[in-house]
Amino acid sequence: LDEEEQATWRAWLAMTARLQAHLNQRLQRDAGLTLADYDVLVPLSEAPDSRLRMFALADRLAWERSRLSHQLSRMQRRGLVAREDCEDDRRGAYVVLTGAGRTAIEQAAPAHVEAVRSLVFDGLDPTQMEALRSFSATVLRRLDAASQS
Amino acid sequence: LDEEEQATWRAWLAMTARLQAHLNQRLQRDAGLTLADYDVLVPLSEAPDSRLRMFALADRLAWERSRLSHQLSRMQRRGLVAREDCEDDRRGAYVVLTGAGRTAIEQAAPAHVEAVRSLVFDGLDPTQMEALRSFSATVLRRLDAASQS
DNA sequence: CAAGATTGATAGATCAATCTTA
DNA sequence: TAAGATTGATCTATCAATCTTG
Repeated sequence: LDEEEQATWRAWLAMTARLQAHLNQRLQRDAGLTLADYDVLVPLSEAPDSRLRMFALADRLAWERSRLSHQLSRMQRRGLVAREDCEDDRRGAYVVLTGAGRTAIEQAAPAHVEAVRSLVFDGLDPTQMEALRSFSATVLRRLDAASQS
Repeated sequence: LDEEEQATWRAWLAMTARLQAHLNQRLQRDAGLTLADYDVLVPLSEAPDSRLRMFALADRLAWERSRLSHQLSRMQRRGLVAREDCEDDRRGAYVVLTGAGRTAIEQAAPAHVEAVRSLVFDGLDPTQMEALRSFSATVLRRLDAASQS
């Protein structure tokens, strides 16, 4: 890495770490949710019947199964989600958003989205946004390629 | 967030999570180091006399003191760093890179840097790199502003 | 009291091993 | 045997409380 690449890389690392920490603290303070909670709640709130199969949720989050299972156990204890047996495939399980879970995500979302907008997207022109998106897509493609080999 | 912003944001989140996981696993497999170990070792290896004050290292990493303290305890157990009392300020402490620590970072760095280059920087044209850098800088500035208020 | 640093408790992430059903 | 999911062990991160010196 040349000097410019190194500076870019370090700035990017510092930014991502601080941005995640900031959003996480805000969310926790305002709504009692962590970013991980939020990540789980969003797909559930958008899913038909507020429920998803474990593997579908894990795939969508790109999480390992065991991570999701532990996370759901904690969220279940707090009443945000519930587990239900799957009738079609008796190995399987559904995760279901509870009423409390829906309330939590609906109350947390506006402030969180506003924070993301003001920190990240405000004043980002179309060119920069396209650069950001294509950059993310490119790196994701390369990660997929690297995982296969 | 409109649809395009949401897609950009989700792609970015997925990319950062997977990139960090990938780099971490690679580093761990190839060199027995975590990304956190690496982050700590780099500034130490660049510091005069291979030593830094705790607070200086914490500031540079943008880590909380307690996180750094715990991390160093683990690295100290593995022989990668040592602690030394500070004579000027008797509250203070130095962290010093050991010989084993220097060996570890020097052996780990080339493959890690190459992974970053091939996943992130390869095929990034000057315009995109400048966009990435200015984007990181802007968000960092806003985070600073948000922390103050 | 403030600054530098550490500690202990708790929550979260990762890995390997396990259990059940297809 | 493989797929869906859970568990337990271990490592890491975060928060509040503490200790010591300026």
